[in-house]
Amino acid sequence: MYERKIPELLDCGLAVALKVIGGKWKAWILDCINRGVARPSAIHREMQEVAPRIINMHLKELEEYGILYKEVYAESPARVEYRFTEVGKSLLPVLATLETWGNTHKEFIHRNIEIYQPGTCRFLPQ
Amino acid sequence: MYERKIPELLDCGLAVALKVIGGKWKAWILDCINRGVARPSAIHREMQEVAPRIINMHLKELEEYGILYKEVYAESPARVEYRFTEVGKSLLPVLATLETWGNTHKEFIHRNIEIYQPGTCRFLPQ
DNA sequence: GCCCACAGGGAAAAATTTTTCCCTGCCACC
DNA sequence: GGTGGCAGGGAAAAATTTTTCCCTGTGGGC
Repeated sequence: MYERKIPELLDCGLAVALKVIGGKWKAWILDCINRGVARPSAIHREMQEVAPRIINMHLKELEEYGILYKEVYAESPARVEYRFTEVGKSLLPVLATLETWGNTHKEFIHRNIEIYQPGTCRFLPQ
Repeated sequence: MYERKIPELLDCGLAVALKVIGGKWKAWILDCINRGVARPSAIHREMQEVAPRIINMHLKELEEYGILYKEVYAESPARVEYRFTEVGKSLLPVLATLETWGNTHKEFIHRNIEIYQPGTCRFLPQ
């Protein structure tokens, strides 16, 4: 386990929210589970681009925060499904808000990045 | 300048939104500007914990995305103020949503992190 | 026995972000 | 001339996150 050297500032609600959803692949994982893709192997199949190890780490982190919980069926070999806790469910509309904002403005942002010249004032149409 | 080796996936609105707000101190910076703390030196004074260099980098990044723009007064020495663009303003309610969610659930999340035992099913009251 | 799918994690490397240190230049004040 | 506030950035170090590689164990099918 990695041990932080600089303590985190987590008083602020925004900082907490960003810690929870901020991992590189967490949003995609949450979207999978929201669509019913709940088993680790199924998530791995959907997210070919991402190594299973990483997905497992994110799942564990989300479980640790209480966003997801693990349903472990007493079969052999054990079958596992991840589900949202109530707090996890409350996160979904927040993610939808972010997604909507991003989709609305992504062309604007991409265009700005392309044409950016430090110091130049640019007023692109939104 | 750092040059990425792995290309970013920025089709998804959520990914774009997280790229824009995801830096370590960006939310705080945006909050400063929202409260009228607009000059670099004023932001530096408010954010004692953070090295000026970092704040400058975040400011530049937000300017590059078109979230902020720079008003440079033709004085000498030049006076600079950062302001929100229209797109930047549209981000504020989104940040407020995140902040509210985080404040509502941060105790829950902190408690979960403390008591977390892998594999243990826990159903804390929200 | 061998190979497959399944769930999972340790250790180290690589990539990325954050931080520190120190530099530029402008002007004002004493 | 020295000191201070202002705006800003290069280079390297440190911290953190992501990734790769390889390992554990279970059971099923052939």
